[in-house]
Amino acid sequence: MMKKGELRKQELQEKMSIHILTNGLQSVSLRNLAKAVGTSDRMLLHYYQDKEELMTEVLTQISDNLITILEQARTVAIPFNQLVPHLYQLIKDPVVKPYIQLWLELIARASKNEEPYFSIAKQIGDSFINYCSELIQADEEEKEKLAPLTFIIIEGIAMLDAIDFESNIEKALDGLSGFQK
Amino acid sequence: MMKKGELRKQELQEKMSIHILTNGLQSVSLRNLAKAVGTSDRMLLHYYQDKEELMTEVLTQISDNLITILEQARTVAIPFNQLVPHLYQLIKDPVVKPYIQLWLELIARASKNEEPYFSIAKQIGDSFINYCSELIQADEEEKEKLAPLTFIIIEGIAMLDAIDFESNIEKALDGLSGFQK
DNA sequence: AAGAAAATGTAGCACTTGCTACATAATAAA
DNA sequence: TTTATTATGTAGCAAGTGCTACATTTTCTT
Repeated sequence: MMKKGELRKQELQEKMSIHILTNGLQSVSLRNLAKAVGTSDRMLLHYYQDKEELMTEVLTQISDNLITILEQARTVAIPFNQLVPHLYQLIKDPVVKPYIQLWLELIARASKNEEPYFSIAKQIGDSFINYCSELIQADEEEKEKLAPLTFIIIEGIAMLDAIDFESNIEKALDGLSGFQK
Repeated sequence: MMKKGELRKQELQEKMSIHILTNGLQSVSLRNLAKAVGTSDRMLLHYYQDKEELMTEVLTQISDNLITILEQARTVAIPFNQLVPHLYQLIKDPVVKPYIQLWLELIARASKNEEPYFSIAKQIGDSFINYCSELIQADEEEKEKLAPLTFIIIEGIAMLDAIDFESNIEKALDGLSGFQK
């Protein structure tokens, strides 16, 4: 059973997840977070050893939440051709979009091997490739190739979306549908 | 002809470009930049009205430099199938890679509509799609679709590369080559 | 050479950052 | 009920941030 302090920590962490999901990583400071969730920086450092530990736990929780959301939005396996547009719809969903935006920030930091972001990003990447793999209708050997390809395309789309290149995304999807196995 | 001050500014800007390309956006502060290029924050604010103006000019220059590099590395037009691996090689080039890393940081900020990053990112995006278009061997109608698709895939690859997912990149490229028009 | 304009130095302000020291109040264990 | 543990408050530090005020030197123009 959970001690009272543990429970409070959980509650704060939940709220911090929401705040980070809404406001991104850049504006994250102990004081900011504390104010947003109704406590003090002092207390945050009571629950977590330091900022890095805090971010690790919160980001891990956020990533768990995303996985849950994705699992709930799951369909039956569909061929690659249809999967990409389907996932594109998914990442445009207002519930999912904040996660994608955060993902972009995570990648930017991960690309400089900054911890804990690098490790967490790798973990999320693995999860997403698995997720793609489960959704692709193909034999194992093809899945092995198409899952990473799907991941890449969705990532790329997310980036174009970040700079309001929707029309280009549409064109690309159009171009993609012209391909066949 | 250029005044002496203009010349000095140009010189500093050149050095700042290199510094930002090497160290990224996150550690950019006036004092940091100044120290790196051998001047004072005071002087930077003499040459530029404020930090935003400075960043706009420096990032624009960096983007111009990238375009120059890309133009120099240009080949004859090749079909989409070959273009993607070719561009993958290109972004792995040690000369180009820092630009890609910076690009990821730019996107992260652009995705929150943060200026001047958003505008500059859009501009670079346009340039790159044009660049792809010039390199694709296809008729105009197809180029219109394949250039954005190429852009998306290269972006996606850049992201996977940021989290050391090379093996997945290889698999994806393998998967891509199985497709035909 | 005299005056105007540009370049540079030195200090500082008001703010934010992660984190700590030192305290007291509330709760749990004995 | 005493005692040990946990929770929370208040203050502050040392470092960093963009930017400004005020001064002086250097350079260019006439």
